Amino acid sequence: MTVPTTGRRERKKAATRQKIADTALRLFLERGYDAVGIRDVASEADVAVTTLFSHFASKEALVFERDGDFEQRLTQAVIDRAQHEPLIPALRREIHALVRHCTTNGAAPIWRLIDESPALREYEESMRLRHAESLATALVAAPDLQQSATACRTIARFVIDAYSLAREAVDPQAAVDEIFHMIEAAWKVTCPSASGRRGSDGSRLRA
Amino acid sequence: MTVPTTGRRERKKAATRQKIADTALRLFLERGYDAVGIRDVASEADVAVTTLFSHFASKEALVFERDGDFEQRLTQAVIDRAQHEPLIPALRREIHALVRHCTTNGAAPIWRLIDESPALREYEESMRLRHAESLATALVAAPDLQQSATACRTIARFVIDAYSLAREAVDPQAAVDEIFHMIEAAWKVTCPSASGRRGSDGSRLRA
DNA sequence: ACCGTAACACTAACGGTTAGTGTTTAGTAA
DNA sequence: TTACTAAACACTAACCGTTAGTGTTACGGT
Repeated sequence: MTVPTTGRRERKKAATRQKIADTALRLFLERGYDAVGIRDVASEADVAVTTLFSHFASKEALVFERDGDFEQRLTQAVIDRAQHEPLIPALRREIHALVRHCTTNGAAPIWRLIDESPALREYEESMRLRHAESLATALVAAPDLQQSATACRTIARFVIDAYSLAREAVDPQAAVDEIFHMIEAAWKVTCPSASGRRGSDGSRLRA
Repeated sequence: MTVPTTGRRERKKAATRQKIADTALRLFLERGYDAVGIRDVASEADVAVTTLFSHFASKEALVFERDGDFEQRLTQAVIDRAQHEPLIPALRREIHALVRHCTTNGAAPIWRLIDESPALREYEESMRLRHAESLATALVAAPDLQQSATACRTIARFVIDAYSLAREAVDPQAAVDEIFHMIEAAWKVTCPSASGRRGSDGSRLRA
């Protein structure tokens, strides 16, 4: 970790990764997800199959190349808050932005791709759960929040649900507001000016 | 559909299905999910691989043989309510029962199996989403509820989240109560004695 | 007794994924 | 420079879940 992002090697590696991802997305959009095999992607990107799998854990991961950003943005929205800035509005703002980003015209073909492939749908669901868990961790760790671990995990799930439900709704932005109205209410009843952190359980999250 | 469950054929089919499921579960518990192949299960149950797949859609489905019950019980809890019996307590009762059922000592090895296999975890997540969708449909259809479709879908998700989170918690029963306290609050803000069904979107659920 | 159909069987393959084994390339230190 | 190390990459061959294609039986309704 002496020099973060220099080095020809790292640049080449990133370039290879990007070339694979771009090629994959292009082929998927051209011919459909199921009609394109891993071997097709590999040969079109001019890499070996094993190389492809050293960059991406699965075929589905090729489509969700930038999912780390999503996770990052949510946890940062919690961490970067000004001290005692209310949590829920901050999260709502972030979800609004993310939903807007996904419902942009340019992103539509990709989401059509996802919606039409059960494998991709399942993968995305699983991703969301990971995001909820890392958001939960951020909430539990936030020094200004006094809620129980269960309450934090619950709110984390609810927030991710809001994203997922809003994306499917006819009017995504309005849906975000409607759902966050509910989330706000759920959050408020967990901190009725009580003394310390209450709760029904310890701090275990899945490993 | 003259006679529902008579007929030797149907009995034989059910017996075959059960034999496959039992054999599979036994082998999985003995040797671990990943260490047992479909071909192992099939030959041990003395059926062809194709027969196995005509009874179960996937390897994971062998483990969640009775998942239809779960879905059924939740939607029934909504439908079978006495007229104007409050929704949330009815759902809480049902989730309490389901969580208790899952955290019984006898069920522990099966859940260990699931927790240790990523494939099974993913499958269960996907199942839960299906359950949430069918619960949402039941809520939208309930004649005594005046909430928007978005609110119904949201509550359905939250209820399923409650189940999932409680199962992971140290004290599952207490977690159910804590989470339902939040759900109750979220539900209440959707019906502040308003006139008709409000909402931000139509009634589309995924096909 | 007869026919339609649903359950079951078998072979062979397809497609994602991985193990095993090398070969090249780039950063590093003598 | 030279030599060393490690990482990226390549190739073959397989494993395993799953499905298509094709029959074969046996039950149930008529």
